[in-house]
Amino acid sequence: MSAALPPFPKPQETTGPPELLQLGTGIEKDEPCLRADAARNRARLLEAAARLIAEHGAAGVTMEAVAAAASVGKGTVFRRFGDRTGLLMALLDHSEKKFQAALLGGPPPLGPGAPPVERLRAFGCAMLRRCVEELDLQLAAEPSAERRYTAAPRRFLRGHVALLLRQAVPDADSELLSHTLLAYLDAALIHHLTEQCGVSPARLEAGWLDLVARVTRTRPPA
Amino acid sequence: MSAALPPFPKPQETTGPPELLQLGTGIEKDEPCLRADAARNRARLLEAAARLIAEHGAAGVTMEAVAAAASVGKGTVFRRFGDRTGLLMALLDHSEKKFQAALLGGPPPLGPGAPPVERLRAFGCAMLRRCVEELDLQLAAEPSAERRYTAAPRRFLRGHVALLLRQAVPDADSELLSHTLLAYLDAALIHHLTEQCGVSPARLEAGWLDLVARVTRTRPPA
DNA sequence: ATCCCAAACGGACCGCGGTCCAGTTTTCTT
DNA sequence: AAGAAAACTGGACCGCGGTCCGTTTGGGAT
Repeated sequence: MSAALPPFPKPQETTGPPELLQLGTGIEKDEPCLRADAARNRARLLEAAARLIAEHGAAGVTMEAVAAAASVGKGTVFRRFGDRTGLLMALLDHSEKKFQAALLGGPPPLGPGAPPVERLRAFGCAMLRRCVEELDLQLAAEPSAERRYTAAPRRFLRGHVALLLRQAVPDADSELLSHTLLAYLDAALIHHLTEQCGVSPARLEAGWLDLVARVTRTRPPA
Repeated sequence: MSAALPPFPKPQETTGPPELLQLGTGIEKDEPCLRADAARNRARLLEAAARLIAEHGAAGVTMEAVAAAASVGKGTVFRRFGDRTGLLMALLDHSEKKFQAALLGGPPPLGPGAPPVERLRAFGCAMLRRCVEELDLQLAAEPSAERRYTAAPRRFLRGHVALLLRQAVPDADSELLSHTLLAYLDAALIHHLTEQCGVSPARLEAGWLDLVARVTRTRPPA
């Protein structure tokens, strides 16, 4: 019903490279050669959106407002980014890619080279920090319940955790377990705990380390 | 900004008894004495909504449609249930209360009387079954990211898990851990895993038992 | 029986996300 | 250089969630 026909010629790969960085294969699809004017408008839109967020918070970012601020038609915004979530995710894309790169090729313990459990610990702490930085944006960019688990960034992170988990606890159902671990790092949860329950970041980190220890049946560090 | 003034005289306790069953205190606020016509319309609306869901699925339940089907003004729907989520949650309320009752006073291992870890296991399996039954409704009733963790039913479930957890693993941060456990039982996740990844219910249950075992550092049953 | 007012009502109204399509611009082909 | 297909554009348009406010009504007080 909702996926009947693409509203536009292409539903458009939403946030730039959609499948990018498929776990190890360095293949990037790169921008699929947008037309000159399209590329220019895309940049304008992203810049306008960022400005609006800075000024009025993520809630004030209306598709119409972004279009107007970029001196562009409303239809253009949707053509380029698919929907509001797509636009917001595109704004997160840069930091997302940097994070992915750090996971795949950065220095240990985040990147390869450290033992898996240690990488898991580092992963969670890094996620927590990143999440706190961009909290409102991450919150606003959350897709609807049906798409939440199929969004590209999420899939990547889950794959990564599942991989580490497979190494650390080969006897477990790492696919299911990875969902559980990732849920602890959910933006909405972090938001709730820090803003509404007064839980300190330190406690969150401790909670993550403890969780990893329990799940992998190892002893907590230090 | 969004919580400035209640849109209506009362934001209205959304889904009937809001705080009901505060962990052990048998206090129920009961309906705060709705006027006769209000009560009648409330019933009509719930019935109409249920019918619409049965006919067109949860997605087809428009506030306007519900109002029309109940021969009632649109404003009335919002006055009574606050917003769309409120209406949907009200539809789940009955099953919700039954479940709460089973947890608080039902026979073991779900209710009191069994050791905490065993109750946790039973809790998860029961949740999984209940979730599968009402999947689409649960999915549609999911509140926005900001309110997801403050909704009354969620709070109750979390409190329950935290309680069991405190008994089973007194040395852990049971508040944080309870969020993690509950996340495994999230409707959107269950939906994703079963519908889109072809994960069988049996595997989900096994995953839960394993998760409980790891988190409580006990051995898996059987 | 009558009065009175808080509570409830209902539908006009608004803003936003999302769609559509007629017209314009770019780029490819020959 | 010219023509045509493909890609892109913009703004009118739609439906829905949510709000507002003038009107009606139930039910306690007298």
